[in-house]
Amino acid sequence: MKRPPTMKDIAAELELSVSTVARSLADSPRISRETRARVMAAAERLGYVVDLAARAMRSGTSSIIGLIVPDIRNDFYSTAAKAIADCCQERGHQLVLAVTDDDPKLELEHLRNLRSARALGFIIIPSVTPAPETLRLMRATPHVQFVRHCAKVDSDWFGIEDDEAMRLAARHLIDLGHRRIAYIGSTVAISTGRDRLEGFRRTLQEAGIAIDDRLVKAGSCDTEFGFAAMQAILAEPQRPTAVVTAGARMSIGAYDCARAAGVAIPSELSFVGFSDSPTLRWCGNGLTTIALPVRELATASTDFLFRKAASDGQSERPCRVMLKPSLLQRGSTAVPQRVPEPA
Amino acid sequence: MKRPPTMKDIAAELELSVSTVARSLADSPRISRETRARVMAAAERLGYVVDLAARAMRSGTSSIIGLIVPDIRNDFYSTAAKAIADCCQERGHQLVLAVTDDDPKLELEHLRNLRSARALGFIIIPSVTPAPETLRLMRATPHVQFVRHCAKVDSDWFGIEDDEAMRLAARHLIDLGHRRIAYIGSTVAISTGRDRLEGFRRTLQEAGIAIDDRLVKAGSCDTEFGFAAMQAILAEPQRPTAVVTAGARMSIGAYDCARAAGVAIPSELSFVGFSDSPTLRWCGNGLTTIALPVRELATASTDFLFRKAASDGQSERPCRVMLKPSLLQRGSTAVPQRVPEPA
DNA sequence: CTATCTCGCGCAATCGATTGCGCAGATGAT
DNA sequence: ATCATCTGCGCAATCGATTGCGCGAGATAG
Repeated sequence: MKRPPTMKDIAAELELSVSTVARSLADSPRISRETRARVMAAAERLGYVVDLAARAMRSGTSSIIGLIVPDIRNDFYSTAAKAIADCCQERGHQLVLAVTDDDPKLELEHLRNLRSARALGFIIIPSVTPAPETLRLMRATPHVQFVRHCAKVDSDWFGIEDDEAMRLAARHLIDLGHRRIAYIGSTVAISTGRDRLEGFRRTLQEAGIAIDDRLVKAGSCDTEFGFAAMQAILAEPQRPTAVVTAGARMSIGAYDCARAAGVAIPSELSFVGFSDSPTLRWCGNGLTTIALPVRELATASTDFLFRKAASDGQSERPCRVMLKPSLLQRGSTAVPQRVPEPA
Repeated sequence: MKRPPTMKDIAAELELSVSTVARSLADSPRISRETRARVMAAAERLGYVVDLAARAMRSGTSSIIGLIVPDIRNDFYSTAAKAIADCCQERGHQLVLAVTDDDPKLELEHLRNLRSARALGFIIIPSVTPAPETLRLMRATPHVQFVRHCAKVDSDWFGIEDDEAMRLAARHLIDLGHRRIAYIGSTVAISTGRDRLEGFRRTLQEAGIAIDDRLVKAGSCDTEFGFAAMQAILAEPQRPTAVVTAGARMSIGAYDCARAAGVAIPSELSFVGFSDSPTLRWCGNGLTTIALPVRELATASTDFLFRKAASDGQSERPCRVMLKPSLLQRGSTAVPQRVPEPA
């Protein structure tokens, strides 16, 4: 447990001043080749590594990047985390993982922590109802809103074209001949929930299909809600021939429920899942799903954050990048077997 | 982007010395109630938070805990990460996520980074072949080996009873009547791979079943290998009636392959998966799988690491905690349809 | 032969929190 | 009345890296 060596140790070893050591390591031009070489060699030999705390103190900011996610077990977020971690690693930054469970209190605490650590910036999937102080802290630090968007903070936002996602799903089902389509999504309190539902609604309207509000379920975005929503939908006297889901977790729950209820997919019910993960290829004959460009989005937002932090956070108008989702057609959707009711 | 306020700002505001502010915030007894209250109020009002960099510098160590994992997208590790993140949050530590992709170079780089950050300690799932310097750095910092165990570093190890895991799987299949059982696992270069295979072998031996080495596949622990291994197994002239897998990723690949090949599960082939995740309940009639006490293990190891770091890393003999896996019986295993060959 | 540069390096201050030591004033004990 | 305590607070040093300034020596120009 002895402390790592410092510049002072190198300086003592070579009978140089600490300044010279510092400048050598920083590759300053005002140092002779020979001295630099000797310093480098000694640093290597002693196993010197800079003390990031000291550097952070001097510079006023650390090299820490925060990642504030509601749930790291969610495949969507862990995929994003991987991409973000890669970016950080490439540029020698530390990635601090903060999991909120969508709890505003935890979110705030993590934000305070990152501020305490003088983080360079952070990438946040904002919780549904951020605390007032959370908003204040967000405004005080360079950051990027990821996927979800909290309109109360007018900052940069990297998201998915959520309406387009549901448009794809709905269009696919309509093209197959479905007319009675249910929707299971997350609460409209979240921007993504709102936009997805909107995309669904509009696509049906454009196709001249009336929307039965009893088939539209929007609630919390966990597996349990998905299960319950599907249960309610299956209990409808006039069942839909297809369901679209607008969230990865609830998609799992809904599918689970349908299977447990013995509903045949896709013959009795076409099912469009949300987000993609290796395991989703398995479900039945594979799950038709809306795939999101997670990696690309994560990489883009991290790059952006670095640029922003480097430029001292001076971006004029907030940047807004929306990537397009795509439809992965697999075995859980098909032409409806029951003849759709006449309008 | 203005800097957060410091103790100096509070001191100036109240016309006190910085020392008094520091002691007030640290709840030192040598400060009057009134002064303390005033300081607290001012700190709150100004939005003061300690500068962790400065504190780290003073104390010689930061409050950072490193988590070095091969793959954060793996459900096993992300579940562990969640539990570890919770522990860190509770105690006000920062969790730095380092993803190695099982690459010794990245592993070393992350270890250097953590050293640079003067991390309090770290939890590591060691890569297959750690670099020599990696071993040196491990010995120099308090840490816990998680799940996998690198014998070259004689440190504390929190793992799974890997042999027991495969014993459960094999026993289950044997009890169902299977006699020709294939094994798809990770390389024996990793401790867990070795132990799992050993557990499998011994259980079959104890049941008096001869092991056909052509049905034993041990390789890299990714999805692709699982797929390839299953392919090879299905190509055997005398197919097995059951397969056990000894790794989450390869389990997915293997299952995927079997399904793609049109093998009926469990009628043609009983399949025991590895590790558990919400999505695994879906596969066909659900996947019989070996569940690991990830959360418990992660929590225990994090707690241990904190205690160890607090006691200055002075633990006499390395601690070794092994938790027991369990069998989750679902729909992918059944009594074999083909009559087993006579021995 | 001197004034001016440049090169290579050292001095010292700085970032913010923490802590041993010391210094007043108040209280208590003798 | 006098000294020992105790209370409440300030001074100053420290942790390690970084950087503006300056200094001496050698090189170049005038």
